[in-house]
Amino acid sequence: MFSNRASQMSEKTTIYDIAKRLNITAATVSRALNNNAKISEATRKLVVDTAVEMNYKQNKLALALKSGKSYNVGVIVPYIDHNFFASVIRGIEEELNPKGYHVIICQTHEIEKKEIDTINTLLNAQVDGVIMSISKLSNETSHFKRVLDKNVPLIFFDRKKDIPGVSTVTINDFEAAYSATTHLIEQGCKRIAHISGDWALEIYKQRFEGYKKALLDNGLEFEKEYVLQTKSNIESGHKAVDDLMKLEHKPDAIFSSGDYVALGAIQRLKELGVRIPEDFCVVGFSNEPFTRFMELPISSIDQVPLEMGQMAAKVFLEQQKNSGKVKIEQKVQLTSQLLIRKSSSKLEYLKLKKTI
Amino acid sequence: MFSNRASQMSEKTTIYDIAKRLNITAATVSRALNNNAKISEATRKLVVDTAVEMNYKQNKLALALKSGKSYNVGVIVPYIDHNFFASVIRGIEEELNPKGYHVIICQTHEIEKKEIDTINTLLNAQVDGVIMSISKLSNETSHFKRVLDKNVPLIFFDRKKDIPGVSTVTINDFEAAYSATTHLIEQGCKRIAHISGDWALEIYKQRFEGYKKALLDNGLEFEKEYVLQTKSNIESGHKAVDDLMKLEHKPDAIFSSGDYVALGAIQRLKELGVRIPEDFCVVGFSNEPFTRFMELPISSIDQVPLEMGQMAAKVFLEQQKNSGKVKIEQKVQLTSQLLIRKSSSKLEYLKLKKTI
DNA sequence: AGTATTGATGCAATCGATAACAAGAATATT
DNA sequence: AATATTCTTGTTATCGATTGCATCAATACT
Repeated sequence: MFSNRASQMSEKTTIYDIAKRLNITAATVSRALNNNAKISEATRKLVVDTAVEMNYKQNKLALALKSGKSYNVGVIVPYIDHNFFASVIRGIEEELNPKGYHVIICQTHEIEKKEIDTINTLLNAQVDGVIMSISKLSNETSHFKRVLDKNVPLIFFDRKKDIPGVSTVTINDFEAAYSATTHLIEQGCKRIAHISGDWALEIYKQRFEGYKKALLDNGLEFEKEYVLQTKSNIESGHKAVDDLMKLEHKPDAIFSSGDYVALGAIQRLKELGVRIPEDFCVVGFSNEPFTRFMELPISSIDQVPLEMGQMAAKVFLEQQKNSGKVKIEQKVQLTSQLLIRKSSSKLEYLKLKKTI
Repeated sequence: MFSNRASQMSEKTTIYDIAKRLNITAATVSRALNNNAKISEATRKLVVDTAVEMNYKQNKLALALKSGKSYNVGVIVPYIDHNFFASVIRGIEEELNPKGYHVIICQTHEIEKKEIDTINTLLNAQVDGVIMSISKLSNETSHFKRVLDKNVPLIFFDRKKDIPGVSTVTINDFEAAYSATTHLIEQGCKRIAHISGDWALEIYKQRFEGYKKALLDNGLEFEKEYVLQTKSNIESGHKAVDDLMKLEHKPDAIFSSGDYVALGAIQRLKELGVRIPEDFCVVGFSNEPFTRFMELPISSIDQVPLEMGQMAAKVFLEQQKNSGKVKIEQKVQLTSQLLIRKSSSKLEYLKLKKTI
């Protein structure tokens, strides 16, 4: 028995080992294994059988080096442990894995330097594409150019930036904000405040614009002092309410660009004894899992992260297919969904109260 | 000017390009770039400068093929969009990235076949290590052996299985459950139910044992009918409460092996008009983000996922360092933390009531 | 001055798989 | 029977970087 070494020590077997065993060339083995050129059925079967017997596994690295395709895609997000991003990644994975691609995850922690470093190392690792959501502080754009220069498809999701050659997959933030605000108006809210994020990010700017337009379209005043820009955390929600409640004309609703801020706002409002939704309505953004679980479930906008990831992956695959040729630059907008929950169901709640 | 091609088209430059430009060998370029053998300071500087000028980037694939090290580590989890796993991944990332490793993420969706497939493709991709949390349904173990056979470090975190050669990083589930149950007893709960998961998973078995031991150590009866095994979701929590409340001697507390089940239980208890924590206490497990945000924050056990990820990564690095030589099989147990929140703060709440 | 020693670089093989081209054998064609 | 055609397989270069060994020049040593 000669199979000792192979089965015992499990040094990886290569096509050369198979070739040697069968007294043929590695080239023949390769062809047989790839159902490729015209190989006699006899040797093909022989090779395949021996390959199984010797427990042969193709070395993807060698293949990658030869072909220039690593079958790895880099995914860059600010934080993987934020539900939205994790879900997007899941979507990407589900689309790409069946096609033989692997996903390499990197986080930027919102730090531009990390974003740049990450892109560099991903390019060195010869990824076939980069799918990412940019950092808030992103000013530089040369690292994006570097990706495109190497002919590597680059796709932005959610947080984007307009750069020629870069495809984007987003929701329509303007419309989402518009519908959220309209919903609040329909509930009878008259003085709707908006808590926004850093306008350096398009998404926040768009949401603000959608909010504003909805007000104007419905004959409400747009008040500058009702608009705040804050960070995306609970404390910001507390502070925002503190600030808003100091105003002469206190608002009677908040449309927040983030769920954590909305949560913070609700917590503080309750402390102040404000009744939600009867006297004050709140809508958040992102449909974080907790918004659904609360005793007072929070209305929010679902950004369809799973679909977003799937779509980003599809765009990448498309780009990949036509690589080299026409540079298609796709701009996909997905339809988000306004989820109306108790925190903004004023009408229903008032009605209920009457009937009781 | 000859730099046209390089700077314009940005075909990647290799060490051969640099060599040609300087009329030297690729070998010399490689050595110069690696501060390696004895290269004259003059040519080293020359090479390095030219490399910068020509925008040279090392092709990690070629390096990986040559060295047999891909600097990629496979991470396998049931779902990436579960907070616990996302946080672990974050921990792994933070530890491994600075050392030049990349993380390839794969999901199993709790399906054993996917687990096997995933391991195979990761091995084909020549990962330097595999860090994973096993699937619930995992029966086969030959795919784990295959990893070890290839001399690739294998590390289980959280959900483990005893396999020689495999390192593990977990919390002490027994102790965690013991302390949670003890806490409930200290609050004055006398009839504590336990909602568990599939005992095929060690973690659930351990938590059950910890629960049981705590009861006995404190002179309480262990009642079989107080122990249920369910899936990890909200509905299971509803159903569990329905079942428990049918019992002749209704329980006055629940220690749940999962936060979602705990949440479901609380929802149903409230529907039934049971007062929490005055008349009924609940403790969950995992410290899911929402447990903290609720109007009735849920006590839970923090599994220190970030540390768990970091530790798993460290164990991998250690293994890597001594690869080939002694096979160290590390079994690390981290200290979890019981987070006492309102859902189980009976004493405090009763006291408060009296003072009011 | 002639040999030993060191320093700097080139040569060529290697990692594993693939593919263009060449070549030999087997069959078909007139 | 002689040549053309088809099948099948071998030869060799390639992807990009690294490394043991060989080589050549310059310096050190007696």
